[in-house]
Amino acid sequence: MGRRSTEAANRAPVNRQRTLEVALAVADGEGIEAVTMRRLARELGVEAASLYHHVNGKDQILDGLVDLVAAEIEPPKPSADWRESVSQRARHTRTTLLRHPWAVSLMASRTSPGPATLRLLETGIRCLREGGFSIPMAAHAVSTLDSYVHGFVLQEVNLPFRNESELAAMTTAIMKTFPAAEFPYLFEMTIEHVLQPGYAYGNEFDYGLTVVLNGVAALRDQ
Amino acid sequence: MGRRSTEAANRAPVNRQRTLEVALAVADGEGIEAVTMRRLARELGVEAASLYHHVNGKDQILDGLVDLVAAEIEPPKPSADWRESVSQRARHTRTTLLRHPWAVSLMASRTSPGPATLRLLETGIRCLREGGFSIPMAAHAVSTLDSYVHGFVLQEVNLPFRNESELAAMTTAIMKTFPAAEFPYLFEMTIEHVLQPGYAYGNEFDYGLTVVLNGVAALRDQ
DNA sequence: GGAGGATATCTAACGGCGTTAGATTGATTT
DNA sequence: AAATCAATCTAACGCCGTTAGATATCCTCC
Repeated sequence: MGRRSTEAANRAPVNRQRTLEVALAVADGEGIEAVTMRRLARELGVEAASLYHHVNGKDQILDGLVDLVAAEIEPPKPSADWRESVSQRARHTRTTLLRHPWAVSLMASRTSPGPATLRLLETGIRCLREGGFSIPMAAHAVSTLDSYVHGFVLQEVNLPFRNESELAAMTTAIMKTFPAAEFPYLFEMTIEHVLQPGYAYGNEFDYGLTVVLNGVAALRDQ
Repeated sequence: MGRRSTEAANRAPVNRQRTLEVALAVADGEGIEAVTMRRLARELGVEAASLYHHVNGKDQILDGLVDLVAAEIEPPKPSADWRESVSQRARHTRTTLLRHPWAVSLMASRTSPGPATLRLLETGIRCLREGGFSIPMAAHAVSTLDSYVHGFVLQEVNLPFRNESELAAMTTAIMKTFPAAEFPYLFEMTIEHVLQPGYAYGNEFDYGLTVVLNGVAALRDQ
C-alpha cells in the first residue's frame, strides 16, 4: 500500500547527521538524560531499532554530540597578543558550554575525540606557540587553562540555583541546617560576599581567568 | 520457621551507613555505573525494595557517596604559610579523587552538599583568610583553585589510557586518522613532548598548581 | 505468655532503558 | 519478472529505579 511510502517520502531521511541534530535539540531542550534511542527515534518518525542502521550505538551519538559542541566554539581571532587570543578561546569555550550545559561532563568522559575537538586543542596550542611558548611550556599552559575553564564551567552549570533569590534561599537553608560555629569562614563569606546584592557566581570566571593567565605568562618567560 | 531468623541474625544489620559503605566499595571496584539498587541489595543480602526503608532513593545514596569521599580528603596541616596549606589541600583533593575516579563528576553534579563537603570548603577559605586574603579575594582564589583542581582531575580520570604504551597506541591511532597538515602544532607537541619517554599527563598537575598559586598570590597583595 | 503495633523485608509489578534477532517492506538492479 | 539490498518493523531480553501491598520479625505493654 502507498500510505507507508508517502509517509516515508514526506519524512526527511534518517541518517547520522539528522540523528545528531535531533539529539542536540533534545539535549538542549530537556537535558542529556532525555536523549534516549527511543526518544530520538520517535522524534525522527521511526522505531528505536531502526537507528542502529545509521549509528553504531548510543556511545557514538554522545561522541557526535560532543564534537558538535566543540565545533560550535568560535576560534579566537588571530591576534599578535597571545594573551588576548588565549583569553578569547577560554571565554568562547565557556559561553558555548553554557549554551549546552550537559556538554561539559560529556566532553571529559568521552573516549574518542572528533575533528572539532582536536581542532579546538590545536587552536589553543597554536596561540601559545605563536606567542612564544616553548613546546613543554605550551603543554603546561594549555593543560592548566583548559583544566580551569572546564572545572569552572562544570561547577557553574551544576549550580542548584538560577538567580539571586534562589541562591539566597538555598544558602540560608544550608546555614540553618548547620551551627554557625562549625563553618565560621564559610558563613562569613556567605553573608558578607555571596549574599550581597549583585553577586553572581559566573562573575568569578574572569577573575580566575586573569589569575591563570598571569600565572601562565610567567611560564612563557621562564 | 527459624531459618530465616538466624539468617537475619547472622547478617550485619542493613542501615544507611552500611549501604553507603557497600556502595563505596562497589563504585571503587567496578565503577559508579555498577552502583544499582539491586546490586547494593544483593551485596547486603536483601531485596532491592528493602533498601527504601533505609534510604530515600538512589539520589540520596549518591549524595552520601560524595560526602564520604569529601570526608576522606585529608585537611592540610596548619601552617603559617598559606601557600603551603592551600597547595596541600589541592594535592590531597587530587590524590583522594584519583582513588575514587567516579567521584569528580558526581561531586559537581550533586545538589545538596553534605557536612564533609562544606568542611572542605571551609578549610580552603580558612587557609586563605588566615593567610591574609580579604573576603572577596579569598572567594576569587578558592573558586579558581577548586576549578583548576576539579577540572584537571576530571580530565585525568577520564584519560582513555592507563600507561605509556596505551598512550602511544592511542595517539598514533589518532594521528593516522587525520592528515598531519591539519593539526601541525598538536602533532608537533604529541611527537616531541607527549610521546617522549617518561611523559605522564599527571605530572602536569604540579605545573598548573604552581601557575595558579602564583596567580592567586597576586590577588592577595592587590 | 499473649496481643498489638512497629519495623523490616518480601514478592510482584510498572514503565523505562540499550540492544539484538529476524521478519517484512520498498526501491533498485539485473 | 526476479533478485538483491538497504531501511524499517515487531518482538523480545535483561537490565534499571521505584512503588504497592502482603508477610514476617521483633519489641512493648498488659
